[in-house]
Amino acid sequence: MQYKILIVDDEPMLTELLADYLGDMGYLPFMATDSVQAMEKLKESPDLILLDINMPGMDGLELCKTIRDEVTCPILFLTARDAEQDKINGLLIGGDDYITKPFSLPEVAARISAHLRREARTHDSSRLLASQELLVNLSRRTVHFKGTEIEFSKREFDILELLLTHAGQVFDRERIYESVWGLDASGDSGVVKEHIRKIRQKLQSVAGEDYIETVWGVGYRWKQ
Amino acid sequence: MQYKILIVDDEPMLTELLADYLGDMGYLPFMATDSVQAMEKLKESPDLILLDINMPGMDGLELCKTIRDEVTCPILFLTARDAEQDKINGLLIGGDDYITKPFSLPEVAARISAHLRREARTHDSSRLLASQELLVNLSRRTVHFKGTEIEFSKREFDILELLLTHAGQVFDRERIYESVWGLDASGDSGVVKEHIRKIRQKLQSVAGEDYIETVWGVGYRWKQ
DNA sequence: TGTAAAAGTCAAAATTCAGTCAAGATATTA
DNA sequence: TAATATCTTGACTGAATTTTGACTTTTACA
Repeated sequence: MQYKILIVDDEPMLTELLADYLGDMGYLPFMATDSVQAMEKLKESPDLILLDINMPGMDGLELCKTIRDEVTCPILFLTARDAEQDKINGLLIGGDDYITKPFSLPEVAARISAHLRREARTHDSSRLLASQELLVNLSRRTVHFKGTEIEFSKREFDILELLLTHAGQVFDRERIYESVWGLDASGDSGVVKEHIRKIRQKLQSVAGEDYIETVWGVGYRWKQ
Repeated sequence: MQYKILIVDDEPMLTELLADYLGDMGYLPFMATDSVQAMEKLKESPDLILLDINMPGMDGLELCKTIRDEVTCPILFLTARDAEQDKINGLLIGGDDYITKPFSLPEVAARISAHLRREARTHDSSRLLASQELLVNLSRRTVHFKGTEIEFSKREFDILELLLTHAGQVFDRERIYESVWGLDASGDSGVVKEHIRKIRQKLQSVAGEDYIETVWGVGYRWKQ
């Protein structure tokens, strides 16, 4: 099996170098140049994340905090030798680790392989979705926005999953009903309407946005 | 084979120094800054543990007592010269040893290599899991919380193992039944419900926490 | 601008589900 | 074999969720 490694760093030179090297080592590297892009790339479910701490915008530590509860794979920080030491120590949880710059490529490779070996036991292909700053873990049935969890009931989560996994596509209420309940939707029952309301309410209160668009006369769709 | 060495100390400077040195010597050092983190890191099944006695929170001696039954590798204590002498003498078991601060790096290396040479270790400790302060040995089928054992029956342990080895993932009762019993779950499996109750009861009474989360309408998951 | 259809809101009722318990069945040990 | 531990079952309860229907608001279009 080939391990997927997400490299998050704003220096293209360094990223390129790492990617090339890891590619040669038999890994499947892919990259993001900032935190927002990184969140998007989580969809590809990396087996390990190489994360630079110093980045413009949301930095590596913040990103880590944001995704920590949703992502089970190890996160390896890249950091300048002296700086940030305290912050990092406070943050290191579970399988996390850090590498100080400048580093040698074999060193990085060694650390990566060590973490992956250990992770092999507990690793589950946790199906992870990201939509802007929202992270949804389909295996754990959890939703996080910037590190805080939003709880959904069974039906609510099922509907959310349906819409999110087909982001942009419009579903009418019958379709949603049939899909989630597994029954024929005999006439309008209004149940779906109510659940959509609850979902929006919860999203709105935590994220300040509801991500669900009403297509008048037709149905609902997840904003892309 | 490269030996893995767990360094447990709350002084980053010292830890770094040791780690660098041991790394150069061909070991694979990894670190924890407190006892709780150290317990987590046991998952990596170190071949030797370097353990500072003076640490905030749970100190080195307590940690040792807690993990002694689950860990077979030697533990090397780091301690100030005069202090704690009596306590240590009372504690030294099996292959354990201690080094007084300040120490020279070659001295530490010498002790480590001596202990490792002596240890023709059996590698069955690799099936060791830690979740917060709970230690679970899958080979021995034992569960310890802060040194005290919690006994589980066969079915109970099987369920616990399933949930724990897939921490965070949600399992519905049918899934659990099929996985543990190896049979098709025909209809309601209230058995699982009852076993979950027993597991929780035992965990709760010893650890004061049950580690198992109910996902309403769906199933159960191990708290991460 | 008025109106009918569609969508949104709300709270109460209905239902489903998880937790509990006790007792019977089965397996294990002395 | 008896004694003991473990597993299984089914009934019961209270809690959480789901559903309903009456009501309000918004929208599209005449």
